[in-house]
Amino acid sequence: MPKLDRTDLRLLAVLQGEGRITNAELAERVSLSSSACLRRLQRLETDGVITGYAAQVEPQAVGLGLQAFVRVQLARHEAGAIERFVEKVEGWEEVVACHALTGDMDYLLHVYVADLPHFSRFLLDRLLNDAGVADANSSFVLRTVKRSPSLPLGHLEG
Amino acid sequence: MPKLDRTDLRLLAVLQGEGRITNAELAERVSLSSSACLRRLQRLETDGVITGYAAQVEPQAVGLGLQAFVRVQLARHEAGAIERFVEKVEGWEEVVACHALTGDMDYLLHVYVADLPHFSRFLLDRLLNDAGVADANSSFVLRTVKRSPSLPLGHLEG
DNA sequence: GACAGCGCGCAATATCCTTGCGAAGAGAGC
DNA sequence: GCTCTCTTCGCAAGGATATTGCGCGCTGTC
Repeated sequence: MPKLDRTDLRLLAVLQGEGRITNAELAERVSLSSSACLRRLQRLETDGVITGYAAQVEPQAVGLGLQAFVRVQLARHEAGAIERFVEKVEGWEEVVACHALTGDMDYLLHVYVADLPHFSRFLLDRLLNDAGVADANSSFVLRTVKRSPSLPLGHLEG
Repeated sequence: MPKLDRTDLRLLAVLQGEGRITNAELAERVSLSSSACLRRLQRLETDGVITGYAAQVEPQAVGLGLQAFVRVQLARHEAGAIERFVEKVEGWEEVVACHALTGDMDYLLHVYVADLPHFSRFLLDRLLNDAGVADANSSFVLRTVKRSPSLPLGHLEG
C-alpha cells in the first residue's frame, strides 16, 4: 500500500467525482502546477491506486429498466466447479458484479437487464443451465437510494 | 430514452472501459473525425446518457480491506421514516450503494470499511443508532469474482 | 555544514480541443 | 421525381492543454 499524502487524497477525491477533468483544472483544484499534478497522477496510475476511468451511463437511457440481486448457491464446491462458474459469470455481460459472501448463500450477483422477459432468459438459459448452480434467489431493485462511484477516503485524512 | 445508433453504442462501450481517453483517439476507434466524435459525445452528455466520469480506485490501495453487504429492515415504513433513513444513508460515505429491494428485507447496503473495528463502529454508531433500523443482517465479501464498471449494451445492437 | 533525495515550478514544444463553415445524405411533402 | 429541410459529416484554424527537460529549494542524514 503506497503512502498517500493529503494532496494525493484530494486528487483521488476530485477524480472519483470528475474523472474526465483536465489536468490543468485538476492542478488548480489542488493548488499545484500542472506538471507536478500530472506527475502525481501518473504515479497514482502506475502504482495501481487508480486502476482506470469509466464513463457512468444512465441505465434507463440504454434500456436497462430492471436491476436484480441474485443470491446463488453452487451445487458443488470443488475448485473445478467454482472455476467453471467464475468463468461463466465473467462472460455474462448482464452481471456487473459478483462477490463470494459469508452467510447462507455462496455468491451475490448484481444483474442489469432490460425487463422481466430478459431476466427470465438470463435466469433460465444461463444461470440455471449448466453453470453448476443448485439454487438461486432473486430480489429486484424497487428504488436506488444511493449509487456512488466514490470509495470513502475519510479514514485516511490526517 | 434518446435513440442511439451503432456509433453511439461503440462510443459508450469505449468510454465505459477507458473514460479518460482523448477525443482524438476515441474518434479513431469509432472511425469518425474528431469534431463529429466530440459533438456526439457532448450530445450523449447533455441528453443524460452519460451522467459523469469517475476514476476507479483500488480499495486495498486506500486501506479499504473489508467490504460488506448489509440487509436492512426498517422499524417503521411511513414516508417520514423512510426519508430520514435515506438522508442518513446519503451522508454515510462508507455506503457506496443502497437499494430498496423486493423480498424479506427492505434495503441492501454495499459498504466499504478499513477493517472489522471500522465496520463495528459503522454498524453500532451509525446504522443501528437513530436511523430507524429494526434489523440488520451483514454478509462480508470473501472474494470479488467480478466488478465491472460497464453496463451491458449488447441488447441494443441491431 | 555538506550532501543526497525528493518534489516543486517554469518554459517550450507537441498534441489536442473547439468552433465555424460548407457539403453530402435521408426523409417529408407536393 | 423534385425540392426543401434537417441532420451529420469532414476540414481547417486558433486557442487551450499535455508533456518533457531543467534548475531551484526543502528535508533529513551523516
